[in-house]
Amino acid sequence: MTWVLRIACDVPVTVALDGLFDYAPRELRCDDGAILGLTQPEAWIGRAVLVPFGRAAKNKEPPLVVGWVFDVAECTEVPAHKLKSVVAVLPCVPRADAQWLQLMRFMARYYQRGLGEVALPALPNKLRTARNFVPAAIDGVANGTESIWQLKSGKRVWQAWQKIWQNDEQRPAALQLCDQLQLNHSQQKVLDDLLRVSGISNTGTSPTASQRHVPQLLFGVTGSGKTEVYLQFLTRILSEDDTAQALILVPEINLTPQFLQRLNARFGAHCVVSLHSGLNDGERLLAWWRAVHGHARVVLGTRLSVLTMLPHLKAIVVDEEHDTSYRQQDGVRYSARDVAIYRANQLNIPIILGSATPSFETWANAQSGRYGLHVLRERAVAGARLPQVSLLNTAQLPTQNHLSTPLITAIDGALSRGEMSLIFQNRRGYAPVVYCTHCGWMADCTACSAHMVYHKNTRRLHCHHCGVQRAIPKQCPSCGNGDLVPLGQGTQRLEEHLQARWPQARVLRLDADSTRAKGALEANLSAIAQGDVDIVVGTQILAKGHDWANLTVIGVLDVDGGLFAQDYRAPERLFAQLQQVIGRAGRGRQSGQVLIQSRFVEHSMWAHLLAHDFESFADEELMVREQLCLPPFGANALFQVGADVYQEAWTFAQVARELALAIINEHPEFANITINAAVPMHMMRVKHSERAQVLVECVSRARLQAFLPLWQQAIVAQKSRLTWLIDVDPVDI
DNA sequence: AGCACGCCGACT
DNA sequence: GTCGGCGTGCTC
Repeated sequence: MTWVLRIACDVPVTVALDGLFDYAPRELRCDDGAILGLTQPEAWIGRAVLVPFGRAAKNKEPPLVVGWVFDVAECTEVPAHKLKSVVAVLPCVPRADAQWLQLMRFMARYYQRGLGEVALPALPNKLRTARNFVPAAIDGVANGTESIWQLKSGKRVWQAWQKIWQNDEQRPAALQLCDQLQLNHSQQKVLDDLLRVSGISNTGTSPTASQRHVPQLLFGVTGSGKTEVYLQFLTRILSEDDTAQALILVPEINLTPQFLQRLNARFGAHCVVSLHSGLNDGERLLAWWRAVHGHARVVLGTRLSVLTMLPHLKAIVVDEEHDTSYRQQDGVRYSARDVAIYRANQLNIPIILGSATPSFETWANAQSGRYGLHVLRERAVAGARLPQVSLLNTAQLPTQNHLSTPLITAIDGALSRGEMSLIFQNRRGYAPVVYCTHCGWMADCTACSAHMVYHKNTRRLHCHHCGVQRAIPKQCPSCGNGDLVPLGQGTQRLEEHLQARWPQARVLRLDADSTRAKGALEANLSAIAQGDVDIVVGTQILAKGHDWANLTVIGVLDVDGGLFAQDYRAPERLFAQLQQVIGRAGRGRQSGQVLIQSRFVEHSMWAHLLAHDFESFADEELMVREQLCLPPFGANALFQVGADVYQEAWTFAQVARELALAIINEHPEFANITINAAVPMHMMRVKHSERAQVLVECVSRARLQAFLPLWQQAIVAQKSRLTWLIDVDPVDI
């Protein structure tokens, strides 16, 4: 054997820095008919394969895992007795092209992870699990040297695969365009501009072809009709080339039902697939197949779908680009928006970022001219206005059960007119704290540094961080007193108060608890759409995407925490969230009224929010960020470590810090990198893990990127048994 | 991360 | 005597 395959396996960087393992090739047949052998190394690259990996159980062969061939090498340092052979080429998975492999390499390098950790989540669960594959018999005879394996699966899945494979379905699907709505003047202008910079337009001057990928920010107030602009833009792209595919990223599943219906109606349901966490494994597999084989022309998905192989990708839309759910928080901590921008650049295809409250990174790029900027200042429905927003100073106004008199009056008014009210309270459960009136004891989670939340429906205490539930103690565990009382208000308690205050009103609560069951969210949303609800109360689930013409009064409770949080991003997030909530009102012809209760009415953020003025808010905040060299003016990375006892975590964080300082000492080019002290994490303890962190800052992203691999390598060399990671561009500090 | 191997305390 | 506790090392 003269050469080997370099295969990405799903292992953390502490096992192998690049995640690549060497295997011997052998003659194998693929399900697309190709034969891979010993003579053409390059033909292997991009194939998903089954390989033996890890320690064998007693008297058994090592288990098989799914891997991805990323490279071939002339020789290997692995001793011959350890080198194993590839078992089979994975069926039902197309060969990855060079650009997709490059995308995975970029992500692994940028986010400091192994290639397998990055690339394998791109496969649907069913195809990532080696146990789901079995050796196939060929014409009734067991397979020989050219081992062929097939997907062991339910009949339906197998039939669906056969159908896709035998080309029964039209490939690629032909668009069935339906009537478009009319665009208003400003929408039309934005569309024309987007088409021009993308080189699609037949009028006006085209930009140089190489600039097509420059991200275009579509900054439009809520209800300004951004979606219709995306749809018409994509219609043009997809009509230019009858194999072209488009990828639309949305923050969360909540948005997809309506968005999906709209796409189905516009392009024809057979052209569209959606990929989101609400699908079961079988559904996801089918949708994924249609996407990766180029059948589907429009792929609507949440963050994970940015990794999907799309053979004819010609445009990307990132809706609500500022949304924090684009950020993957476990496993590889990537930003789907940033990966999408890289992908567009790599393929030189247009990418539109849409938002009413862009992230400060995107906004700064649009201001500096690095991104294109397109603005929609007015609501699309003729006569619809942004609602009137006012502040209610609850430091002075009297309140009944957290509701101030003006808010009560406004709700009364809406009820009498037969209009809907919405009360935003971003906290689940009944009461966020249960405490002892006698000694002040509070019910805390034993696994996390957090109070437990009382839920009335279960009559138990819940921890919102680890999910643990406990009964409420009969008496105070500390002093034995019987007076344990719920303190503060969550959505359940608010719902109770509202129903008590307006017994005749139909009150609906919408939060993660009331929508957990499959179909519950849809049922509730349709109740609202049919006018069966007078007052809707809930968390941020209410904030996104909904279009309720009859909603005219919005109350916002208990948001002051966001004004003074230690995280410098908190005001940015709060502003975006409130802007979203506010945007739900007055979308029809009736005007809307928003009442925000705050004890700190003189805080500078409120003036910007009341004026619906994102721009002045962003400019002011960005000025502060620039002075302090905070993102987007500087780049950050965060080392995090967890242990059973805090001292252990802190000690290792301190070790990591020393290693970083040593690297900086040795390499003068890293002199402008700042290594902060090892400190406890914001949520110090989660699920019994006590956590510490070290923040690294640098004005130059490129410099930080050059530094991180050296640091990572030095930390790995410590061979610590603690769990740790480096979070690049962290969002929670 | 898993998982097996290895070397010390309480049981039929 | 051995069942099993979790420390340590390895995965091409």
